[in-house]
Amino acid sequence: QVSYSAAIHALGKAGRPKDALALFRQMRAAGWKIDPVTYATVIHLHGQAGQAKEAASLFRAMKGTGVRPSEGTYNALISSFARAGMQDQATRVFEEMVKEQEQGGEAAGGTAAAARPSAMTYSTIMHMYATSGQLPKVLETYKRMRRSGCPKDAPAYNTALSACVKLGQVGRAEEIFSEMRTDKVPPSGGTLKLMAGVFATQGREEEVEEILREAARKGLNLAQDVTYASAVARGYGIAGRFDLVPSVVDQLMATSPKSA
RNA sequence: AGACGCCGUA
Repeated sequence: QVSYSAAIHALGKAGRPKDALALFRQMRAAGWKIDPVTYATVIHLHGQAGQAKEAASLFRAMKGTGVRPSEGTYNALISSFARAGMQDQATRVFEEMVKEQEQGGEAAGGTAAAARPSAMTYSTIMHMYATSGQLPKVLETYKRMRRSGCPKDAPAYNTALSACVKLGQVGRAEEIFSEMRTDKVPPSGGTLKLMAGVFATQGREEEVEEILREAARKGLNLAQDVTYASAVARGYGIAGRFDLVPSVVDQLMATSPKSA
């Protein structure tokens, strides 16, 4: 039993999900008791393999044994539903998580603390709505995240920001960027790249320069980042400011070009 | 500790 679990973990880690899951099925078929960590592992593996239904049925089995799923296990299930396009199921699990948190974890007689949605959970939900073009839902989830007491991080804001950019709400993206500051969440390199792209598509070169300076203050050499340069050059092109493109390329190539 | 979300297009 212990060696089964250990082997499943090892195979999962070694990037052999199929073997891990095959072993898991043997373990179940043999009638062995499955420990919480193994449940979590195989739920993750199924999620990664795009097998949302299997992940869900294991999730139910896990809860049936009185084990309270960890936040990471909730997230794995939510993102596997999201990847499979099963939005309703994803939201249902998310709301269940929110409810768990409100009940303070008394519900299933569990011993562990209740799982609460983290920045990553909110981000996963926002990303799901973003890919299906539902910006209002993205923004609603974003507001819930801001109201919730969970620790926020840059990627969570980036998800909302990126959704606004992709769905054409550039003004809203700028608002989120400034809300990051009021919420005291430091922008990441990803945030700055997104915003540089936003400013470039509007031909706002001063703001693009300001982004570069802010990155420099954080020790980031964005000017020599290929994805930064492509985003900004493309943006300037969209803005019809082809005159600004050469300097972007020059700066990229200046001292240490990163790709060919 | 690890796993799941953003980080130009695709």
